[in-house]
Amino acid sequence: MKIGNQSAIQNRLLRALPRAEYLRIETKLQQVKLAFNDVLYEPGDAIKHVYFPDDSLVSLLTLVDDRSALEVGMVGREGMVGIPLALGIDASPVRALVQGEGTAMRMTAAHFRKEFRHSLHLQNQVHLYTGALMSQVAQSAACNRFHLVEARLARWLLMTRDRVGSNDLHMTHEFLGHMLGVRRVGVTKAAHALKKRGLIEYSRGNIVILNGRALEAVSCSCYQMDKNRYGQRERKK
Amino acid sequence: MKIGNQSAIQNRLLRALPRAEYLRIETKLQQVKLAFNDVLYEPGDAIKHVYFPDDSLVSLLTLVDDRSALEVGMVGREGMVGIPLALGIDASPVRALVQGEGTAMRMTAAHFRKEFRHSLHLQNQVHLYTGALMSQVAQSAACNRFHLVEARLARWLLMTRDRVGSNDLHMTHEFLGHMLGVRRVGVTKAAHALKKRGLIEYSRGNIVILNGRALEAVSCSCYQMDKNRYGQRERKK
DNA sequence: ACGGCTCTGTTCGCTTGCGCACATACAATC
DNA sequence: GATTGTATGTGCGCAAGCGAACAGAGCCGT
Repeated sequence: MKIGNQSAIQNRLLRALPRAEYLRIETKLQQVKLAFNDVLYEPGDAIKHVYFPDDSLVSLLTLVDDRSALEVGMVGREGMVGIPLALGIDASPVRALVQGEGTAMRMTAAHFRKEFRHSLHLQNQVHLYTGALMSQVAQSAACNRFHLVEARLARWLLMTRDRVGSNDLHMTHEFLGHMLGVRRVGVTKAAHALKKRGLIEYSRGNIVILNGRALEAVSCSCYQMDKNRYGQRERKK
Repeated sequence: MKIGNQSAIQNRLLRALPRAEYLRIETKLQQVKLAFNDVLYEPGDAIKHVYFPDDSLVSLLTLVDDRSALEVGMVGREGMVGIPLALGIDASPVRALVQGEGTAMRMTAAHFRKEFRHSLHLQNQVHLYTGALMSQVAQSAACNRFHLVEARLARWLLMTRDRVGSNDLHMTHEFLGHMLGVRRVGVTKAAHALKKRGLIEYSRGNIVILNGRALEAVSCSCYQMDKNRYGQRERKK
């Protein structure tokens, strides 16, 4: 299953490691394919593996009252899934759901704990990312409270595009409803409005961003915050 | 200003340290009084000090569109203010606002970085708390999205009571509005309903919880989650 | 005792989003 | 090409919360 060509490390967290560190860690990594709708952890589950997405995309969802869900974080190639392990916590507080099909590098919890202890560089990278993720979660809390569905939808599409690196996204309105914490109908209405203005196009589970620039104008300021957040991390590496 | 009697360490994070570790760290700590409405950091500010609350209470707020605010986390004696520093990040992503007057132990950023590097126990405690805080932020994101003002108000009063250890709270409806991300009028209506049922009493900036049990019944499940979360940390120490 | 200030109570019209229900498309399969 | 399943469009009545405005009520200083 490994395709390992080290000169093409896609995950930025891994790519930021010094070569020697990476080579040692690399022996514990396994490339896996993540399929749409896979659940990596449920809330309360022990974390068995950590994941460093390549071109895949994972959503972190808080579940509430056993029916509603809300995305509180989004992890792509800029991050890692399984942060609690790095904090000495064994169970995930959220559901981790594969939202964009693709590959990721995976490591067992035991290996991760060991490597993490031994590599200061890995610690630094993971800690920086943890901070960025917290900031993202806090931002999205406020966004979900104050902004209208249409703006949030626009933000979400843009953030997803930035992470998967493509204007073609694959998900239904129903799915988007779970991410944004609204009914499917609410998504349909908002998407329809965006479509009418020529910003996006969609049909039966495929969404295409036609005019990203204009979509940014519709989206709330939270999208800019997200760009800056990961822009900062880039520079820091 | 120091009143230091080490056998009465109030902050649980500090109290969980081995005696020897604590004694070394203690020399860098300074007891300060935090006054209601003090702002410890604004978003983007460099973090100059970290704070370990004793009986004070600090709210973490995300600001949005320069007008609205939303509380995303609450730090009392169970935690620390200034977590980003422990992750290698110098700036706070949120506003830290003193919400309950009292004392806290404070350390400069430089001292904290040094002590943190040298003390595995401190690292462990701070990391565990970081995980708990993330979980709290994620939970409150969902809560703010799905639950009604009345339930959220009840939750908020209970969480505050648990942290300050008193049924007498001091804040106006206006202030609560900023915490919950709603208008003052919304708070007044919800508070009025709770008062009518005999669960709380209030007047001009003073709120008294009369019947905590009944208030729990009104509050959403998120309050139970919070109790469990910090219950777990207690056991882990 | 008075005036001013802050806090709380109440109202009005409006928008967003909800829950429910059903109508229409498109896709895949046999 | 008829059937089935899934994805999207639309309508209805309703509730929560918004922005704005104003009225009363408690507290303070002079």
